Amino acid sequence: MRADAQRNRDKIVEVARQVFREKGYDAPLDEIAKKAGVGAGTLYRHFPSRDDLHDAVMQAWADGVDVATEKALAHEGDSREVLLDWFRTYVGLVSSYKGSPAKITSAMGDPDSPIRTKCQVLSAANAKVIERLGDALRPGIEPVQMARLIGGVATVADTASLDAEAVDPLLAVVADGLLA
Amino acid sequence: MRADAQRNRDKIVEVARQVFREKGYDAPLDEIAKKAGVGAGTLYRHFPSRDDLHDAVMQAWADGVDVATEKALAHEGDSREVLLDWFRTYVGLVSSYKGSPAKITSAMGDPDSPIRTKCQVLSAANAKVIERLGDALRPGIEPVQMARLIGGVATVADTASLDAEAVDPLLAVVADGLLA
DNA sequence: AGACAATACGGAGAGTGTCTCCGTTTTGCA
DNA sequence: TGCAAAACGGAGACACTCTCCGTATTGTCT
Repeated sequence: MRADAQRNRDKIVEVARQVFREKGYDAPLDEIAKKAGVGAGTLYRHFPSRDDLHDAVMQAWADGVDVATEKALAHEGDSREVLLDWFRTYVGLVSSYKGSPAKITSAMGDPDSPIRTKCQVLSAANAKVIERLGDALRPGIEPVQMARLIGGVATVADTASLDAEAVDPLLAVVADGLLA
Repeated sequence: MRADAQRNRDKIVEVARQVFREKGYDAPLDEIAKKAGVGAGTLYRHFPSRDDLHDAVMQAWADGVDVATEKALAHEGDSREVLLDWFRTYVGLVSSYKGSPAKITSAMGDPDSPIRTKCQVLSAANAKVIERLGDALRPGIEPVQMARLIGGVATVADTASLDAEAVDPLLAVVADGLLA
């Protein structure tokens, strides 16, 4: 990749991260281009779709997922505690900006999604949690199912602007359901 | 209301119902206006926002909710059966078109939402179910919490185009969590 | 019936966002 | 240094939302 191309790409991703966080996933792409000091054409050449840009933006985020998983797994306590702790972490991770819980959750399980890379990280994290809890969990739970349950809660929390206090009881219900 | 106004209003709602179903909640309003044979101004005068139109479209739908509730409550069987039956019904009701689960679920609990009328019907239905199940349910469950849990599942199912087979296990987890 | 407010209509057009096309500029290699 | 390939960038075509206001329709009063 040519040096100027790389430079522009990096700049776009950096600006996009910030704009997405401020204005949500629906922020105008032209605005991102302008703030990055490039033309619209340049942005669209690097990232043909919004999701492609989103994927690039979430690169750093994906690393954080691993760290967070380790932390939740290191947590000493009974299964319910571990599960709840992970769920809270998960909701936090997946709610990077307005609209992201829905995007990430629906991309999960779609083999053609441009942001699939990042979803696999989450899937892997869920798999680890499932493995750690072992027999305490109801049998036959798949990582993607866990992702959908918690992703659903996170999506509702996102679109309805719920605070942690309102979300926690919902997570508790799901946790108990999974431990049943 | 003047006769021509009533005529146009009815026509718009009729067309909107059909277009929403075909193209989802995001369908262009101008297209609805055109298909209804009215100008854009007329549509926007009758329904200042998309949600206002959505609300009108869901009028008939709201009646169906009552019927469905009665049916689910009449269901003989253990609590789990009743709950699961109601959840399946709920998901069906709330998924009238692409985007509607998210809309309806987030409107629930927002006192200023234009589609609040319709959400109250669902809230009332949930309250009835909760009452019917009584002590079998975990204590302190609010209708709106139930709406958020199932609405979350429905939203994920909607955006990820899941079929009933994939949704059912998720509902089972939530049901067991609520019965815990 | 005829006339006159009041009410409603409708579409042009301004504002905003998406995405492409292509003439111009930059880069890297020989 | 020169030149072809690669990348740029912004004008503009297209799409959707929403408003404004001149025109048409309706209901009422005589």
